[in-house]
Amino acid sequence: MYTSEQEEIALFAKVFGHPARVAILQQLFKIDACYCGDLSEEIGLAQPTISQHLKELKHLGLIKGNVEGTRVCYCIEPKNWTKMKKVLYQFLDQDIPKADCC
Amino acid sequence: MYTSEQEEIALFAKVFGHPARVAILQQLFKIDACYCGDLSEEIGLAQPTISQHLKELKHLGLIKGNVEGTRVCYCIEPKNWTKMKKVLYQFLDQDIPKADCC
DNA sequence: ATTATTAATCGTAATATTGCAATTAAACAA
DNA sequence: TTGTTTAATTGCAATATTACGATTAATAAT
Repeated sequence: MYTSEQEEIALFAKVFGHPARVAILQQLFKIDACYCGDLSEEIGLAQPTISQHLKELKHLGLIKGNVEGTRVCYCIEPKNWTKMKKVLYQFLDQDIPKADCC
Repeated sequence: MYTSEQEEIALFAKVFGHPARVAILQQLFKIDACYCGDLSEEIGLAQPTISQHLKELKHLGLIKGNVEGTRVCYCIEPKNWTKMKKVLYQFLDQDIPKADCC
């Protein structure tokens, strides 16, 4: 029904389609590494909710979590972030017709 | 709860979060202008479904539709597409820490 | 061993999304 | 006018997403 490219674009875009995940990622960029509980406090969502969003981001490979005792330190996974960017850029950067079409 | 920037990013990303809308946009880029019925046939979804997706894209200002008799010709709205790109790029292009963080 | 801390998982309610058949609306054609 | 064509709208069922309380799991501290 859809090309694998279309599916991939949609999958990546979907994960950014909720402000909580955008906020999580912005926080990880800002402070470089962060614990689940800190994100929960910073963003204002319950811990299980943050955990759930982190799981989705991790599943797509955009972040990784490192266990440090009882806590888990999350951060951006640079390689996959770059790969994701390439996929989305190819879609977003399509040539726009100069003249109005209709 | 969220910044207006986070909401805006999520709103734009969400519309790309479904392969049908990605397919519609790719088709509009490819053939420059297109009718609802043609999209329905090309993509393989019922006309009302396509119409619904077009509505969402139009609501965000990414496409526009021009009535031509009984048909409606849809195409990319270049200005808003560029504006949307700026918003998403600012988010996607955040500096990635060089060293592994955790 | 017991307790404390932190994150993951489970279960569930509320809400949102998706897809389509049926219908309506609008413009054109005869 | 009457029929034809095309897209929008409505109504609804199926599915997915989101949020969180309660619980569990894992490690650390005493």
